[in-house]
Amino acid sequence: MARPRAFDEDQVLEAVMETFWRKGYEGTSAQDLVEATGLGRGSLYAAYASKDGLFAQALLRYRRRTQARVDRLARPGPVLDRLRELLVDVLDADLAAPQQRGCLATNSAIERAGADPAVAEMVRYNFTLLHQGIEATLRRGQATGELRAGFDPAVQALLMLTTVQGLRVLVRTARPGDRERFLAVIEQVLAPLR
Amino acid sequence: MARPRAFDEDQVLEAVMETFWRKGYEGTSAQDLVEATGLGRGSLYAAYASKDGLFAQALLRYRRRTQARVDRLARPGPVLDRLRELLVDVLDADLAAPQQRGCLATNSAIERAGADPAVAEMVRYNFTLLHQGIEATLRRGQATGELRAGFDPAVQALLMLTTVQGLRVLVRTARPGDRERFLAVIEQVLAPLR
DNA sequence: TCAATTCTGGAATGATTGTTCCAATATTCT
DNA sequence: AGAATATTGGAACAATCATTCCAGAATTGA
Repeated sequence: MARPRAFDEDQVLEAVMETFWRKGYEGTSAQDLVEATGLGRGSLYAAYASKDGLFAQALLRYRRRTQARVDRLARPGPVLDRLRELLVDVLDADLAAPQQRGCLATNSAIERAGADPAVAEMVRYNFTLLHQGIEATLRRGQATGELRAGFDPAVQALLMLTTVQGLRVLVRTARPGDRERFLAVIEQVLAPLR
Repeated sequence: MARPRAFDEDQVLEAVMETFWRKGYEGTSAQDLVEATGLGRGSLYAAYASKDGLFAQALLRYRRRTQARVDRLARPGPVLDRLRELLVDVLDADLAAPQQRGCLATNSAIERAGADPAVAEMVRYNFTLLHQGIEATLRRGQATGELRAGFDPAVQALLMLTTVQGLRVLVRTARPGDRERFLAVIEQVLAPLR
């Protein structure tokens, strides 16, 4: 070890993630990453080997965001409110995001999972995180009697995950005013739980 | 008019659609399209102006498939069976497709709608076709008494569309054996209708 | 202080990108 | 048959792609 890296890795990877998120995998060039991070090409490749390596780092970083979302499900209060919060937060984040960048996991599932098994694996894990978080929350609600006992938590959790992903697709072509219609869908998904 | 085109337009556009479907917009190069169609670059560009022009044709062609799906909803028999057929057909088509190419409209919504308003418009129309077809079918079921009268057909139709799109995302990272879990989700979406 | 070592960042590489051009060819109309 | 016109397909284009290279700068341990 003769010389420490001059850049803040956290900051660089954040910029990398943002860029891939906004422009997609194919839509992001090495030049884009150089400009976003402020690093030289050599530094970027010395540290992360390739575009795929950088993309993997971006997905890893995105996973932390997903985990944070899941953690919020455990906060106190009615579980139904927590679940609604999750769905509405995702919807509003997507609607508000510049250029409607959506969800990096969703985007990667569509754009890259078929071509790169490593990406498919990471995206699947991201989905699993959400699924298990929701399922655990549903079980908790059933245990306390807040939610009906009659449904299968695993199936309902997968339905909710499916709904989240579906909303993230539809929002990409949504018009102003569509928010109300999506909110109704969310209520429809939550209704059978109680 | 001095010389007719030597190629079968239908055949060429089918190849173009297949290529964009399998590889995505950014992932498809002019060279890919030349090889897929067997045409020369000049012929391709003379007939369709640009890559965007070719992509638009692919989306137009895909719309016909969507319309065919919607038309099948009108076939005789219990409406619930028709709706289940639609969902299961989509699921199985996606699971069986080589490389899990998914749905061209879904893929385009994610990959291209944000960057090209014309694509967003065409994809939105595709979604609208499905939505209206499902809604009409739900109304029909309510009118004949096959389905409960208590739900809002527009909201339920949007929920079903959301579910379809969500499934198409999740299938991209699905493993063999996941089919059963997705089938359970489909039943869960259909359950409140009767 | 002086190797040894690592990082830095821009120049350079060969391949590929979408698109244009054009000479040769085929067809229709008179 | 002979203009007129459109199609054809491959060569050529500049731009951009991901990646490699390397000379100089910076830091460490001795």
